[in-house]
Amino acid sequence: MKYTPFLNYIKNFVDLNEKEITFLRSYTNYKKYFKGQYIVKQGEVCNHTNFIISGCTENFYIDQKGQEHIVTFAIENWWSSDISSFITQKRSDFNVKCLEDTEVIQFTCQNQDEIFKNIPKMETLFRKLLEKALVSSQKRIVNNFSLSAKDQYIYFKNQYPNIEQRVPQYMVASYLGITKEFLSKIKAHLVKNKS
Amino acid sequence: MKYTPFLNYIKNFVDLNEKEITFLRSYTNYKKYFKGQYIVKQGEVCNHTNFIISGCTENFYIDQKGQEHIVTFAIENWWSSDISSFITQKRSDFNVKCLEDTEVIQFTCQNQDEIFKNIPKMETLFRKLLEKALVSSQKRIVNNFSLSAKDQYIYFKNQYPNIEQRVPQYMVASYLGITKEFLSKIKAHLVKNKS
DNA sequence: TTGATTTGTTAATCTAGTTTATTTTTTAAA
DNA sequence: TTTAAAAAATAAACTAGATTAACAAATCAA
Repeated sequence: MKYTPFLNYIKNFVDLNEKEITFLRSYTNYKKYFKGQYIVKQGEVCNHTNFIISGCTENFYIDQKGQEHIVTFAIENWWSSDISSFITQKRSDFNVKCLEDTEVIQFTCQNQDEIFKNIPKMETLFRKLLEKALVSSQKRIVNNFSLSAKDQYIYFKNQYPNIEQRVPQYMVASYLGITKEFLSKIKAHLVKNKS
Repeated sequence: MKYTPFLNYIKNFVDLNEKEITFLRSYTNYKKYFKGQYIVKQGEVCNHTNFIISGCTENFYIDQKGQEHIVTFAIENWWSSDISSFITQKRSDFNVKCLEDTEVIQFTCQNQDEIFKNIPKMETLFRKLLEKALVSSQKRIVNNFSLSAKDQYIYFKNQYPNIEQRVPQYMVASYLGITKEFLSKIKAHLVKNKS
């Protein structure tokens, strides 16, 4: 069943009874997007949080100079949305775009509140997710401070070993905040020096 | 009373009745630190989240090259801790140090869980705080991508107008991830060109 | 009120990463 | 299987910001 990976994921954090599962299913929906489709568009309001069942998304924005910057990738068992737009219900500064065909479970803003009200364990789950997300966001700031572009690339490869094979190299460069030319230079250097 | 600023702050988000307030007070404590004192030390476990009633703290770490980097400042009505160490109860990668005499309300790990269990509204409050913290952390990553050091400095001044007067300039440079010499150059440039 | 420590400035030199331009390789459609 | 488009590599010239070093203010303890 389409919900299985999602329910398995939840089981890692909290135990839900049959009634709660039924409630959760009736207050969320399954949706399939195709490669290249946008889940959220810069300038529109992001009205759902998405749990990814399968596929891969990028969260990026275009700055004043017209340059694209990838803020995050997300794959199976991760969450993907523009949280800023979602919580404020204002226009999004980001795009969420599918890099592969992608299946998601969607929480809308209103339904999420209902879910939290009826299943407090779900709010605990979300609080814990947010804690983790904040930690990894701060870790990224720290790496930005202390690591050279080369070391940030190595860190990225170790932490997200699955992603590099699934997305083009210029997107990895964009995620790292460097040019594709420079990443190419770094990789050539790493190959030459075998580390 | 010492708790007043904290209770006023809470009132902005949720309404607590007398019983809940009493509970909250008995499960937290007030503490005063002096200028220069550490609330958390790199290498130790961070076992409380701190709500700042008065004063100012810096959250910084020392990297492999021995360089100090300030990750965040916090002042009255902000929260301050090493969230990563707090949630995992592992050794902290950061120091939290008082830049002024600082009064805080402290939540320990165990008590926080008790509070959430007994006053679910408090968990909602924390979830919302975490959402906001995540948004501003992501915003910082985005600024890092798109803004020059000069524009990041201008952004910092606009967003935290109170902090610049309270901390030395080299700490602002550290927060921005640039050298104090370069910040000095930026400021000289801004004065010369009147923006 | 002095001297010592902390903070801030200026300027020359240096480097990690960018820009621009050209070429090569890979991918995917027909 | 060919071909056009997308992605990756290479290289030279360039720039934002770092490093080093010397000096100038400001702060503060005694």
